[in-house]
Amino acid sequence: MHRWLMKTEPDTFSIDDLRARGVEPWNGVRNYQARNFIRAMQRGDAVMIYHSSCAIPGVAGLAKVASAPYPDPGQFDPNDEYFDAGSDRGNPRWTLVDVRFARKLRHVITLDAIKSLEGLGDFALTRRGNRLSVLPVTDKQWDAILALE
DNA sequence: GCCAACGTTGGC
DNA sequence: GCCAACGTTGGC
Repeated sequence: MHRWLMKTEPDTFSIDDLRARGVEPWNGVRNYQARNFIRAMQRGDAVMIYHSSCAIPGVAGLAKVASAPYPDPGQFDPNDEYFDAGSDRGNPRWTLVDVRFARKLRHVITLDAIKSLEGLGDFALTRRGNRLSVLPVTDKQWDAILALE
């Protein structure tokens, strides 16, 4: 069992949208490092839903991985915004998992507050120039962040 | 809207 | 295989 953080822009798809949907295929990840993390996911893994590119960036809610990893169908659809002409159907390049809403936090745990935590160890979220949209969270990091709720 | 960081592309 | 140009991410 592993723990993860997945970013989303709330203007496009927020924690409230996930709550309304229940389960959502987390499509459109087109970064190899993020994809490799997705491929390491297992059904039942815990996920922090992080709001990025918005007024108050931070962790907004919790979710669970609700499927095994499987090929992202958008990569084969020329009309899809995430279409990838270079992806081979026999060996798909891009992978996704379904994500199931668990709960919305009482308030957003801000990036600012997370940065002020000490002793988190290496954490992709607070690394300089951080751009990864899917990243692992250690138990220690998970607990320290949620203790701020 | 700006811009730093960094991944990707493509010429050589 | 190098690296400049370009595109994207994401905080501010």
